[in-house]
Amino acid sequence: MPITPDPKLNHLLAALPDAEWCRWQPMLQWVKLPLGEVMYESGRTLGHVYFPTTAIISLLYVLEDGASAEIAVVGNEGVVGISLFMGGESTTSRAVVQSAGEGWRLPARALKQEFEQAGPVLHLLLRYTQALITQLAQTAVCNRHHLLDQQLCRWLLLSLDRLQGSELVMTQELIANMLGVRREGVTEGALKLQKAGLIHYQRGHITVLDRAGLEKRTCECYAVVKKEYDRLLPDLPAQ
Amino acid sequence: MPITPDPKLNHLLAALPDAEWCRWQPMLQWVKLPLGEVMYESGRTLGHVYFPTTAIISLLYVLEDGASAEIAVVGNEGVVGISLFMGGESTTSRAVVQSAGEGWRLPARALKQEFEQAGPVLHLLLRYTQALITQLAQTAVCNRHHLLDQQLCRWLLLSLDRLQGSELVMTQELIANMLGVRREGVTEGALKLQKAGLIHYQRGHITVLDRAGLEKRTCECYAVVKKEYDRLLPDLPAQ
DNA sequence: GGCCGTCTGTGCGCTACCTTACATACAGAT
DNA sequence: ATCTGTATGTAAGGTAGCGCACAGACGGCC
Repeated sequence: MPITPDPKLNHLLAALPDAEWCRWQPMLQWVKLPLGEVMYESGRTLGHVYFPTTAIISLLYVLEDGASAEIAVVGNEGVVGISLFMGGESTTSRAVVQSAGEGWRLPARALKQEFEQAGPVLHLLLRYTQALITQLAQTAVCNRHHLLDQQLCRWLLLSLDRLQGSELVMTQELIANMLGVRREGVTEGALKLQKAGLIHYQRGHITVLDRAGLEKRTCECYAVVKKEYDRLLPDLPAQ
Repeated sequence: MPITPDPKLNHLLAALPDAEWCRWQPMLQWVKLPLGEVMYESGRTLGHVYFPTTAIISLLYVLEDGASAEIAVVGNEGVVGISLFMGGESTTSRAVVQSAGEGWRLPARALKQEFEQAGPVLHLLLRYTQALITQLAQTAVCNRHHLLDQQLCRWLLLSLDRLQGSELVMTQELIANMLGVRREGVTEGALKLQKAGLIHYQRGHITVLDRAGLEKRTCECYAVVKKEYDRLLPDLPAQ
């Protein structure tokens, strides 16, 4: 039988003051998040907010013609479903599990009650939301100005930061969907990185061999976002 | 002597309940916002939040190499300086006046006090912030997938919605900076629109002749953002 | 009326990425 | 051991947008 893991693997849950933690703990529900699961669909109202621990969730926008682009990524540093406390109840984007894992969820009503009290939870979640905004903004800029190769490095690093080990279970096709580019483009980029000895991959398994090398190759966008997360959420356990 | 204009031209100020309005009114300060003025710089802490009435403000990200891209635009529907109530105090982007005009500002401290009370102001501002997030996300997607021509239409429409008349004072060079493209690209796009009879322009003055025509030409991104603003901020006066 | 700075138009070669098409290779199943 | 579906590699031709260079054109100023 599986051992129910520690909610505090999620940095936001870990950062809760004792009082809030005690109130939340009985309401938190452990959930498995399998690869590809759609956690919420564009325009749909959410029943829960999700605090990933080992899973990574991709916030995707899907265009009318079926093309897509990732607008942000959420892992154990954050929470999925900000529209619940921001007040909109739904968003125009979709949340998909990009890397299988687990997380904890809290009923929407409980979160809203907590939010009304304007206590530390409110400030924590709003600071997280600002970090997420930074990621969104940087994605927009990066999409405009940077080369696919660089964006691929950025994407790998963002995923790596939210993972335990250094292996991603992820096909090039899926990465292409996230980045909003062709699969062949990812193949070419990945080939270059492999030839440079930075990664190794094989049928849907990517292993990062040289993290510093990736950081050298990526555009400034990765560091900007990382720094802003660290600045806005300093009370959280280091990655 | 100039007549001090009505703060309620800003939709957020107009949507304040009476109690809050009375509290704020004596603290609101009228400001002119001339074209090109940098309202805040990346990483700098803000002293005020700004509620534009007739001005339009562009949120720009400037890359290390000097290239730039607009991540969102704020007019009389919104507020500049969300990082003050989100808790980050600063952002990685820059705010520049894209269309000269006026607005009202409120000291940061006053806003934060208001926010602590977890009243209607908090919910109003958070819903606005979610709308802004939608704009950011759509900008990212649009940058990835859509043609310059379509993006130009989107940009013109977003500006038009935040203007009184139908004339923009704006050179093609400036538009290019916002969109993060070459000036020549904007020239070509604008030529096409002029030949199609949708706009007329002359040395930094662009007049929109056929709004519906622009809406037909633009990508889906414009409508998505517009609809989301309307949904999230329905209590505000129609544009 | 002429000057000059700014704004707009145009052309050319270049590159990144796209579309399409197909070839290869690996992993698990029968 | 072969089969089959999926993942990855490769190639040809097309295009949007870029960098660069320069020409015209408008408008305010002396």
